[in-house]
Amino acid sequence: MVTIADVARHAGVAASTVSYVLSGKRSISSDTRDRVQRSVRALGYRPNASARALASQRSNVLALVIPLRTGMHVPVMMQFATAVVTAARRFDHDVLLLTADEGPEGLERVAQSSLVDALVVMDVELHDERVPVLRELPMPSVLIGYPADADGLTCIDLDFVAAGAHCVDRLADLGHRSLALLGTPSAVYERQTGFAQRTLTGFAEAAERRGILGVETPCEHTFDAILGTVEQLLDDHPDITGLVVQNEPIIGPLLDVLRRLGRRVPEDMSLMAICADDVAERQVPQLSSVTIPAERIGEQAVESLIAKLEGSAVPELTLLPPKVIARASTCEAPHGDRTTA
Amino acid sequence: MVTIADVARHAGVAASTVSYVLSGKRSISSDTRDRVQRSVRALGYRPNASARALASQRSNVLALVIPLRTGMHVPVMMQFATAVVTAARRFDHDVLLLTADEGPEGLERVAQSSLVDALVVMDVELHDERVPVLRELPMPSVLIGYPADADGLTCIDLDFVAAGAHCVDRLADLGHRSLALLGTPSAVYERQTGFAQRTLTGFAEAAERRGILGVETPCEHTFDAILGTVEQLLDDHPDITGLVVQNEPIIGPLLDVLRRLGRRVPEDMSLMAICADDVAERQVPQLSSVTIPAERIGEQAVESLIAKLEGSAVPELTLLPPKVIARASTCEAPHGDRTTA
DNA sequence: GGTTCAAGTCGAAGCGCTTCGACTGGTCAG
DNA sequence: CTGACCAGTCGAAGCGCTTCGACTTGAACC
Repeated sequence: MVTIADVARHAGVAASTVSYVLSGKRSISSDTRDRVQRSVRALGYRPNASARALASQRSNVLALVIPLRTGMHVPVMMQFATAVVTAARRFDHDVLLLTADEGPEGLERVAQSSLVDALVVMDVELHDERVPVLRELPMPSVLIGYPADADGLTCIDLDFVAAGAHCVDRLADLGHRSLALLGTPSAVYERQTGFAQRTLTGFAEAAERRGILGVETPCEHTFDAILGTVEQLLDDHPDITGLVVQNEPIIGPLLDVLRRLGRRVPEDMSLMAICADDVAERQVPQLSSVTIPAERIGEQAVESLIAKLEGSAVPELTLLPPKVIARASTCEAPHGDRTTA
Repeated sequence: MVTIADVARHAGVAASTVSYVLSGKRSISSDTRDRVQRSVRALGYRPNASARALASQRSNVLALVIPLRTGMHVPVMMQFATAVVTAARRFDHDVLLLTADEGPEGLERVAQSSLVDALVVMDVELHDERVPVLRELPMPSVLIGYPADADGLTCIDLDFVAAGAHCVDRLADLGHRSLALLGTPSAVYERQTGFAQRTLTGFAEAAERRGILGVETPCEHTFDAILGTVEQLLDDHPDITGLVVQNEPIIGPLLDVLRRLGRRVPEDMSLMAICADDVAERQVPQLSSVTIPAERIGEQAVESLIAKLEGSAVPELTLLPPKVIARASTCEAPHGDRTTA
């Protein structure tokens, strides 16, 4: 391996000069700079990451903690992950991958051993045991999602309250008077995962504000569970004409279920999904949806983190506005329902 | 941050002694060992990763290169990734996440800067530009999948040839005489991704061996593409009674398509999928399938890598045997077809 | 009783880089 | 013409750890 000393010798300068050429932290004559850069290329020099980290107290590595549990939709997570990696590389950082099952201990480990400079934590729960740990850690972190007590943290998320509300508003505007929210598996609610909770809040508030019926139910991933849940729902509330779904994996089967139950989409039942665009577009009919801007969120997380590393202040909470896209799964409510208002 | 010197002082020994206690590389009296370990705990000492890496020439980090392209099924990748991380942690290593879009350059970067000790590369193509780079790199690597020329490399993969063949054999055993392989999007074949190619090979060879018809067609992900592909297929070969699918995202819509075309599964059309278990189980009917043991592959990759790091020899190619699971999507061929044999 | 040897410990020398202070000329204002 | 100052460069001192060689004991052996 070629070291900075080799480069220095080759270029006929001191090692520190090479370092300054590379970092730009002191002015260097263009003559010297060129000579050093030529030597760097000629020898194929790459600074040793460990030596650099040790000397500069910066590893240029971010930790990314991904969830590893039931009920999370995998492709969305992956979009986050790749967005984080891509954004990190733009800032000349790398990404260390941690799984959530390492728990709070894992965060301490990578932080206190200076393996990383900062952390991105995904899938934060309302009462997350990692949050107190993050607060104490001697380095910045960013949460994707947010806990009940976000004091002193930096959180980034889709505005799920707005997402839930937008779905209701959209359907209410079309004349629907009875809606249901088909949510994530109950395990996700029991963990009090923020996004599920908040969608529910937005949904309920909007329904109340619009003076319409809004019932909510979790839904597991198996076909039988979906069938059972929907049957029960339509039994209890036969007048429901609008469905909001926040549960990507059930979307396909759900359409089957509705078909089997003789409900045409959108003629008998309007459907709004909260999901990634490609999922919505892949269905028949294509689903009207509220998009989860995973790339943008991952990107924003890294940008905030880099800002914090550079000492800038960043807002405690950044909520990205949801985007509603009307496709083919929503239409006006059947006439009868228009009467009451 | 507390350093090894702090621990040494606290325990009343030399720093080198602390190091030897921690690494176990020299014998230490149990008395001293206990004292040091107590000091470590008392002070909350964590060795600095960079310093350790610099001194020992080992970062204890593995690079994981994940694909970031069209046509790959995301959840399977994620399973690989988490399996790799989990296995790496068992060997006290961490995982640096790279996306394939960094290309060969990215591999050189992390390797030559000693950021990592070894690499796991996923989604290897038959003629992969990263392969020559990996050969030259001064550190071990493991490929998941394998290229045309695997000389001097270490490759791990599901035995897709066997997977393709198993599907044919299973269906042939049930009396089917005309089969089709519904493959990945054509982009995947054009990249000559190994797994797609090899499944095809196994499928074709087995069909020939059994003396039955085996046609193959790629298939894009959109509903219309699936519908078009299947219609064309059944038009060209109306006698097809068995379908092999290697394309996870189309599985759900494909079932819709068959329904729409009036083909019942399995009565009119038997279906074997090459996919993850949970996907097969989620469908109606549940699909007979060949499982991709993603966890096992990821685990095996890490184990091989660690072995190489420790200087052991490992086989160039490890093929994991596919497992066939019969579920509800296959049955005997309709009678008429039994005649010829 | 001296020699060997292993076990247990220490000190010092790096690992390859960054960064600080100091030095050298040259430029410019007074 | 002198002092101040700046651009440009160098050398040395770490960063926190591992590891090598050397040293000290005490036990084992003839």
